[in-house]
Amino acid sequence: MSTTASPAPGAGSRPGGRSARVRAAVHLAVRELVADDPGEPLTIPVLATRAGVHATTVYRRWGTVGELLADVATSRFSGDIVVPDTGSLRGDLERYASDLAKDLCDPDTLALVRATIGIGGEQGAAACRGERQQQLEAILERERARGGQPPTLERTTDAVLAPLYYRGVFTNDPLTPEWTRTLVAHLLPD
Amino acid sequence: MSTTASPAPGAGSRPGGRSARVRAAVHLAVRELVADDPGEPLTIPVLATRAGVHATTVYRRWGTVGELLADVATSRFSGDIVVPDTGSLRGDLERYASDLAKDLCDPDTLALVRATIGIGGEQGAAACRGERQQQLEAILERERARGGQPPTLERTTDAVLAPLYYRGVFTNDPLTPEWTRTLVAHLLPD
DNA sequence: CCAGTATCGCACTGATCACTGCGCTAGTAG
DNA sequence: CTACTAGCGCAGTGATCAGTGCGATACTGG
Repeated sequence: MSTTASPAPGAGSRPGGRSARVRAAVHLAVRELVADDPGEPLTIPVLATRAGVHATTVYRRWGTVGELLADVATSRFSGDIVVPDTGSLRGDLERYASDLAKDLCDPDTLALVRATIGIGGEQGAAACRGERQQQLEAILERERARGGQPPTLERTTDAVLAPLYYRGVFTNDPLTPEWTRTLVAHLLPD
Repeated sequence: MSTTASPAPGAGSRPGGRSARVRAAVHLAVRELVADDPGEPLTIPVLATRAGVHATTVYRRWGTVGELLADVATSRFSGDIVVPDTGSLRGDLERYASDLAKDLCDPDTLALVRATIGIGGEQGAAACRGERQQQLEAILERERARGGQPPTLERTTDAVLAPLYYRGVFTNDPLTPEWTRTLVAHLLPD
C-alpha cells in the first residue's frame, strides 16, 4: 500500500482545476453516502455516480475504497481544529477538548470514522486520529515553555483523547461540554 | 433489528446439533477472514465457501454481513472475561484491566472490532463493548458493598475502558500490563 | 420405530462490480 | 496562438454477488 503506483493523489490539488473539482466531488459523495447509510458496502461505481464522475476516474486515482476513505478522512481531520492559546494549560485543554467534542458529535463524522477504521484498518485509524497527537504535544510544550510541568503526552491522551473517541465511536452518549471539562479537571489536579 | 424475523440465531444453539456446527463454522470463517485480510469487503459467498457451508444458509440465517458480524462480535465478547474478585477495588480493577488488555492485544480481535463497528455501525459498536459496562458496574457495586466509596461508572469508563479501547483500536501502541496499572492508579488516589 | 418440522444443499437468474484499452477534452508552457 | 501532457469520459468484458424455488437431509417428540 505504500509503494503502489498511485498516479496522483496530490497532483490535482491546484485549486480551480478540473482535477480538484473532481476530487472535491468524490470526497463529498463519499461523506454523503457514508452518512446516509452507514454499514453499506460503499462501492466505487455507486459513489462515482453520486459524484457525477465516471467510475474509471475513481479506480485510477484511488484504486480501492480503502485508500479513498483514508484520503477523505485525512483531509477531513487535518486542519479542522486549531490549537488554542488561552494562556493557561487548563484553558487550552478545555478549549481543545470542547472543539474536538463538537467535532465528534456530528453523526456524519462518526460514521466516517467508523467506516474508515472498518475498511482502512490501522491505516484508516491513523487517518482518523489526524494530528491530534501533535496538537496535544504542542499544547503541553507551550505549558513547558511557560515554566509549568504538564502531564505527559501519554497521560493526556489517556485522560482526554481516549474518552472522547471512545464515547463518540463506541457509545451513544452525548459529548457534552460539562463532561469534557470533567475530563480535563481529572487530568489536572487543582 | 429487534423484531425482524430472524429465523433462528438462537434456535440452533443446542450443542451437538447440525445448526450449531454450521453456526460455529461460519463464525470461525468470519473471524479468520477478518483476521487474514482486514478491510476486505467480506462477502457472504466467500465466507460461506470458507466455512464449508452454502451461501444460501448464511443468507437465510443472518441476512446481511452486518448482522452476522454483530452476532460474531456478541458471542466473541460475551463471557470471555470473568469479573475478578480479589478482595479490593484496586485489585479487581487492575485484574480486570489486565484481562481486557490481554484480550485487546490480539490483532485478530482488533480486526474483528474494527470490521464490526465499520459495518455494524452503532449496533456493531455495542456488540464490541459486550458486557464491559455491567462488569465494571459489578466491580464498583462490590466495593460499595464493602463500605467503600468507588468512583462513578462514568469516571471509571473514561479512565480505564476508554484508554484500553482507544489505544487498541486507534493506535499501534502495545497494551502493556504496566500501562494498564497506571490507568487504575490514576483513577484511584492512594 | 415413525411422522413432523426445521434446517441445509443445489441450481439457477438478474444485477452489480472491478477493471481495462481507446479517444477526447481541459489545463499548461512556450 | 500552438503544441504538449495529464486527467477524464466512454464502452465493454469477465467475474462475483445477492437473492430465490425446490428437493434432500438431519433433528424432534410421540
